[in-house]
Amino acid sequence: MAESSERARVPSIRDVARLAGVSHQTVSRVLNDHPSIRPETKSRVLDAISVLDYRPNRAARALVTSRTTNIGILSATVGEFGPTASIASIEDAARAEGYSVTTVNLPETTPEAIGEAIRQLAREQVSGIVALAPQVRVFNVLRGMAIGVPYVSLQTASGSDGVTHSADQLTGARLVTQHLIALGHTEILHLAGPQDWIEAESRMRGYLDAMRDADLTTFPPIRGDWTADFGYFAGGELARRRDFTAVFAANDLMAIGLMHGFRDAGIDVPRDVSVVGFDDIPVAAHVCPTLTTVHQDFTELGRRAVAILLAEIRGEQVPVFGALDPILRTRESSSSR
Amino acid sequence: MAESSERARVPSIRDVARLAGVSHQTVSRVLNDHPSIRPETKSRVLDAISVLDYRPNRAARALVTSRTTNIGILSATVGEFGPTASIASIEDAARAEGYSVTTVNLPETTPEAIGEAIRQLAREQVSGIVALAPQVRVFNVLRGMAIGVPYVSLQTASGSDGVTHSADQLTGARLVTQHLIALGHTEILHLAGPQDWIEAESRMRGYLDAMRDADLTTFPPIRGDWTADFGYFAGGELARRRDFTAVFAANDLMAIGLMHGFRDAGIDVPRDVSVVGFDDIPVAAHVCPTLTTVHQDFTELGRRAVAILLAEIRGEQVPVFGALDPILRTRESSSSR
DNA sequence: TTGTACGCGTTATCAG
DNA sequence: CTGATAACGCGTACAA
Repeated sequence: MAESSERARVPSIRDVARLAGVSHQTVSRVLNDHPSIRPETKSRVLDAISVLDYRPNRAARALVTSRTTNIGILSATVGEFGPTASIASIEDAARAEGYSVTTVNLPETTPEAIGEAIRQLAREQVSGIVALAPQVRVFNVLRGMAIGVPYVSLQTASGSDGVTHSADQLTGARLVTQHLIALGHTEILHLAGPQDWIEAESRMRGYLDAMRDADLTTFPPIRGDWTADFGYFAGGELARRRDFTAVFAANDLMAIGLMHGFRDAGIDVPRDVSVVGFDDIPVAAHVCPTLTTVHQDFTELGRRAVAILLAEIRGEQVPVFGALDPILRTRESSSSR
Repeated sequence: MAESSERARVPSIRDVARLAGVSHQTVSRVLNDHPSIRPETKSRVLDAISVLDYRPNRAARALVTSRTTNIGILSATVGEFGPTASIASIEDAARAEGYSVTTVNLPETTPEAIGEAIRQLAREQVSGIVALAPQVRVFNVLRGMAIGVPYVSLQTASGSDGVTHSADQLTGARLVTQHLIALGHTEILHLAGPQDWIEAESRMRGYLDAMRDADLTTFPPIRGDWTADFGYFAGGELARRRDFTAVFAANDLMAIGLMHGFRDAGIDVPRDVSVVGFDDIPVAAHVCPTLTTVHQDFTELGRRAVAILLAEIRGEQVPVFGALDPILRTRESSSSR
């Protein structure tokens, strides 16, 4: 019944050494490609390795070096589309480089919780951390904590201290706002994200900048919480005041909820009001009306984060990426005045 | 500049021993609550531990026990709503129990890729695996591989071999199909998921069962790929044949795409055709028309998976959970004939 | 270029 | 109940 569940003994470095007729030390050198090793010895060792299907024991290695080939992901997002996509691509990219990924979710963004999460990753002896820390608070705690290992912060304002990377939220927000302006709208509302979120700030600033550049007066942004439910609620509220002809919602989920709220209030999108979103989630192209939004390449973002982090870990030249270009996807939910 | 980046030496078990005036071995016993230890010795050790803020070194522990407090997640899903939600809750539940979580994505579901992923987790010496392996193939490979550590397979047909757990897809599918029947529909189509997916099969069988029970003739299901884009495509195709009055799409994304396709083809939902989905993704309540669907508690599913897995790991009594009740959410996209 | 000795921090085994 | 002592698998320092 359990004939196949017994684990065969895993070959160790000494088994390889014995088979190759060298000392375990020589094998170790081959493993870490030490410069001084005779090619012919090396190939003998490599043969032995592949014959035995030998894999270095990571625990032993971690014990002696007090460092692992793990990277940690610190995620303060509940399961939003963007971060989720990035996490998957981080995992893929890391694995391709021989690193595994340990994820820690942040249940709440108190300094204590953040500290605890970082301590946990430290105990795991991760050799680097990718933080998906969209909230200002988290980012600050992170920066202040002096973790002891390199880290990259994703989805935060770019340029803050050289270890962050993100798509260019500000440009994206300008783009989509300018799109509305070009359509002839002058009274444009912004349904923003939560106060504490860095991206929410960037998108709001993009909106404000675009409006100012066009000499349009701005309305005080409405603070949302990223959810479609809030968008719906806001739609109902906004239906009472009709002093606008377009709304830029800080993400697609809110935009979709908003359109629903408008619909229930008898406001037709885009005839009465144009709506645009941000993120280009998979349903954006299929809701009714289809949603004009800003596309971001979250996958590429994750890949870059890993590239940056691994360079730091290995002490190599850290690659410098330009901001990721956001792309405007024009669809039915916005139309000219 | 780097005054805080130097890492203080971490206290080891011997430091604790010295401070407590015992041997490091005794400390180890306290740590693993060995039965035979004098209470007064124990408390002295515990004091020392808290004074030094000592934490056991996981690498050292893993080295000697060849086992870790990590659990692995094997994910063969691209980023769908359900699995993603489950993964997050698995992570939370595991962390609450002192376990960390390492995730491996499966880029493709070939036996080789699956084997490679499992080998990687084995190298990490995870003490258990939660597989989100919705594809039949993956599940079979998994079962055949004799991993050597306990594993739980999520989102698969329940009851197959005692190590799987899932919401009751079949019941959910019956529920929603019966809902359509109760509304007076008799010509009901099913837009199914990919052939290889276990959940797709369950949902399809639920549909077939409900139809049979009502003595209605079924149509051959259409095979989709879970995406909204496919749903849209299918909508366009189906618009040509009008031999049905309702469609049960195997997930919300396809349902939403389908409604879009119908819309573009001039078919009104729900006046001309009723559409229902499955999953209750966050936008389901806000698309137009709002989508009747089946709600599943993915979070609870994740929690249960961890409970089962940890019980197996610890050799405790494995809890037996009843199937998770799916809940019908009736909304505007379905209406009576 | 290669080998030997030692230590990393912990648990297991066997005395006492 | 407690303490030596020996592993665990690997990397580093030093010797050859």
